[in-house]
Amino acid sequence: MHFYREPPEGTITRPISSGLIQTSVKNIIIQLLARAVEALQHQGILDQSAGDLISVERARDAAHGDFASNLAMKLAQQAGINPKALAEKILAELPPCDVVEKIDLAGPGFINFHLTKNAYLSLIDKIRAQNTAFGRSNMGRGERIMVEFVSTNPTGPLHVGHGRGAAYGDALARVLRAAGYDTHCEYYINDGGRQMDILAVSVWLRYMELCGQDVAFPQNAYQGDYVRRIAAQLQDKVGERYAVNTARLFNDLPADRESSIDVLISRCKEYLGDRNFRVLFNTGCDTMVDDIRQDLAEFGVVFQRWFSERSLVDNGDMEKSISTLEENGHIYQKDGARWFKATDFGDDKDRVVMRANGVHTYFASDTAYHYNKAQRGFDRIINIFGADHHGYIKRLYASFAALGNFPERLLFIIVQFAILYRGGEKMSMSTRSGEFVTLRDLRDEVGNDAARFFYVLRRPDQHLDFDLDLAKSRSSDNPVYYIQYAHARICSVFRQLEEKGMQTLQHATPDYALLKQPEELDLLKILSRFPEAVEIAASSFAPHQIAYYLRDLANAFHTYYNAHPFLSSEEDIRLARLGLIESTRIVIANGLDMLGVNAPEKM
RNA sequence: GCGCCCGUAGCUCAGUCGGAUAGAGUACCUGGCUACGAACCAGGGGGUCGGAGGUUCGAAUCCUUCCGGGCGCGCCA
Repeated sequence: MHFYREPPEGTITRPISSGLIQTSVKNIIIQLLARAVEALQHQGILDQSAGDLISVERARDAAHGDFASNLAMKLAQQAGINPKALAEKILAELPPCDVVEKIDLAGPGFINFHLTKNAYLSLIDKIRAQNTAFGRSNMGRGERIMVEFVSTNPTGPLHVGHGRGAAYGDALARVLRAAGYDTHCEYYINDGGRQMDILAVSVWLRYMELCGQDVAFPQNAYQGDYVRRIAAQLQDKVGERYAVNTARLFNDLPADRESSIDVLISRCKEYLGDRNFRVLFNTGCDTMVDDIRQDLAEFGVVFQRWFSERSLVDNGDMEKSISTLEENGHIYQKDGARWFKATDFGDDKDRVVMRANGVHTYFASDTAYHYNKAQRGFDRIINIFGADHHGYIKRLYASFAALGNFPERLLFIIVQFAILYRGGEKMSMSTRSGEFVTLRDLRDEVGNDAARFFYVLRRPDQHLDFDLDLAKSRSSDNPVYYIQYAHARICSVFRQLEEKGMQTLQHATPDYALLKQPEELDLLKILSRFPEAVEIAASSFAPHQIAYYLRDLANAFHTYYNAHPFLSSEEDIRLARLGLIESTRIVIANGLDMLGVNAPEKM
């Protein structure tokens, strides 16, 4: 995946590094190899850089053990000996470890680690003891990360395209939190621009219709029904005081539609005056922001802060950011406008910050917003943009750097569009035309859990085909039910256990050594991968890794369930198996929680 | 035209730092409910990883180029 990390030449990139994971067996192996490398460094066989090249991965084939390292192949050149011979030297220096059963060499120089059975068995009580904390780590070491996402301008309700950014951003934040990052989520409200004025005028015109006036509602004003509802609210609030003679209002409008609506905006402001226009504007804006906020909350997406674009003017950040650029010599005057010299910072062209009419641009607001973000001291600032905004990345890096910030603090993740299909037909998604399926409609049709899971099942930079008919009419095909079903099944087993009056796990000390079935060992191996899955998901900003992990886990559980009885087995074995499936349940619940999906006890 | 993203099984998609024989779901075929939930399980066929070069012990992964799809290139937001 590409993250649009484009710092200027000469700066050092600092990717999120894998920290120590207490719960990861993988990390223990890494430490073993590090000890061996140190020993060989003392012998003069390896040089200083060798330690940085240590890597361990899960063996894909069970015959290759549990973990494999290609270290010898990587270091063969610097050591001046062939990989196999170096692997033997490394092997000789590996300290003993109670989780490693045996280590062997294979192929061109792989070092394969086979874990003891006990390394897996001991995992069960560890998971049960850590419970909701299992899978969490201190990888992020409390690094402060701001994640800004959704941030649509509040001119209408969220549609299914926005839903993807919401589900992805929230899942990412949850995964980062689980990995030990101090994560702050923010929604930037574009409440300052022309689009918002168009919404205000749209509301005003609908309002006058309600007041009995003749209105030729423009085709390029906001068409959605929600505009009528806001107009009704306005009527409740102010009566008919804002209504004017519409014959004069529509007189002599320019032929061009966009110019025409601009004229309507200025006439609206003129007729109502600043004060009343503000009331009208705020009625539209506040209603939409409240609607979006509630919609997202119902979707399980909660922001720590809703940041108003207009507040940047009030708090002085707009002025300060531009004047800082000016003091640093990055602003010049041309054709009556003020330009930022973005080309000095890698952008394709210079950008206007202040138009000839004295109004600042959207880009100026965004620059001020990032000035504000930088002031707040986040270690990392992540912006999740829709694919249609990727053109802004270069210029934002440019102004961010021009303000004296390290560009490496800033990161952009582009979420590709969700393309909605109904009846095999691609559906339009234009807010202005009012022809779109809202996120709320989608949630009502397929449910929050299915919608969220579907959204995060793909890499963000992959296009998403969202087939509404499939999601709606055959919802059991959605893989989220496969995972939730595993969770519900386990809960059901424990309900049955109590109904039959059998001994519960609470005061038992199961003998896990009784777990000898291949399905049991397979399940344990997958459980042991969870902390790694979280680490990978966090470091590569890829919550979908959790979703795919959970599918594997659920599959291993369902296989086990079909192969062996739990409740009808002898008590010793029953207790051991119950411990195993209880730890499975915990991991499923923890994983689903990172995706913002419920783990139901019944379904 | 320029810039960014994507291209892997019929379809929808995974594939970790370049690693050993490229994997899932779905569709299709076969088998499994008097045991704890069949929203489940087991097995089978299905591939020129878009094409062509290159880098090296090793490439779906990195580089170059071409082809195809998406998006963006405003004193709009």
